Amino acid sequence: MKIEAHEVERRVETFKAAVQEAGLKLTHQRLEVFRELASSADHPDAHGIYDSVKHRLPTVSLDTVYRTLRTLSDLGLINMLGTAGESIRFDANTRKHHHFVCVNCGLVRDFENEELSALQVQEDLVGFGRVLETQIEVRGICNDCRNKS
Amino acid sequence: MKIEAHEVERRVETFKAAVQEAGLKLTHQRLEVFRELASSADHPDAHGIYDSVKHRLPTVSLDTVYRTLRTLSDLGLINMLGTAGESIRFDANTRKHHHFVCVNCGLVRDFENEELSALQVQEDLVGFGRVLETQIEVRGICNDCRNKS
DNA sequence: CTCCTAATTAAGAATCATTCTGATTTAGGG
DNA sequence: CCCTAAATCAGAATGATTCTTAATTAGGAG
Ligand SMILES: [Mn+2]
Ligand SMILES: [Mn+2]
Ligand SMILES: [Zn+2]
Ligand SMILES: [Zn+2]
Repeated sequence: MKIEAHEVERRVETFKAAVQEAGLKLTHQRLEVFRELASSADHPDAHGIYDSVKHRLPTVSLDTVYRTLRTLSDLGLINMLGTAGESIRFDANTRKHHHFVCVNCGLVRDFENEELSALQVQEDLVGFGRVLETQIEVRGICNDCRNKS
Repeated sequence: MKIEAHEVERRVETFKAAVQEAGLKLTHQRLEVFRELASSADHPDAHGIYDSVKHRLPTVSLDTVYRTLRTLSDLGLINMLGTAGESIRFDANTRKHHHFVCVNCGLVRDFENEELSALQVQEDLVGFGRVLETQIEVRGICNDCRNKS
């Protein structure tokens, strides 16, 4: 599942600016890793990104992919998604959004909803801490999995 | 953070019934692993449970803890929580509830809210699949972490 | 443009979480 | 009290991620 080209380019420009701003070097590896993730709506893991990037940079190492993804996460350019048992998955969509997760095959898809994103839950959490963000995870069975069973 | 004794015993009774029902053996190991998790509000990982259970069953193996937790999850008696990069965490609270997660130290706490639990998101997800459940994750900074910084 | 150097990378070793294997033990039915 | 399938234990294996070290390179200075 691909992201539209102009959105990818917007993300890449943001990435380049952030790399400059942070005083980091703009390497082929960083550019290709980020572009690969920014082009995908699939929330891939490090190994999936590695496989794709290797088509364009055949000598790239898996370690560099991991290191780059961590760097990008530290810069706030991408997010890391927790999964129970599976490998970490990454997300270059930095807009406020939510996730549909297929409990059968692990597919993850974004959705946006103003009403949900506007939810206020602060009052319920007095005693735990300060709220930074609220995200909704919808679990279900994706259409592909449903058709197969 | 402990769960009240009568709630723990209620959970243990449910566990015993489910183990019988499934035709599984009620071993010391299974009982102690379940009781340890059912007594905690901390959403511990397998190693944390192992360390605690070892006080009462000094010869228990880490493998048995992992195997037991997977069995309990298959029975629907506990849930596994995805975390980005850290080890899997477990939850014996099977009521519909949501989570506050400290982005600094990883603390996870339950909260319930009827309004949030009643959320209907189906209409937004036409095209992805069939919705089974909706859970909210609130990220923030817990009070302990806030006081330290 | 060339040179320099600190930052970055590649490769493989190391580490950590989790699962598997095979021999031993045990729950619970008869 | 036996028997046996199920469960456990210990340690090896696997898979994901990080670390170490030597080689490479981006980008600034001259
Ligand atoms: Mn996303
Ligand atoms: Mn919980
Ligand atoms: Zn699916
Ligand atoms: Zn905290």
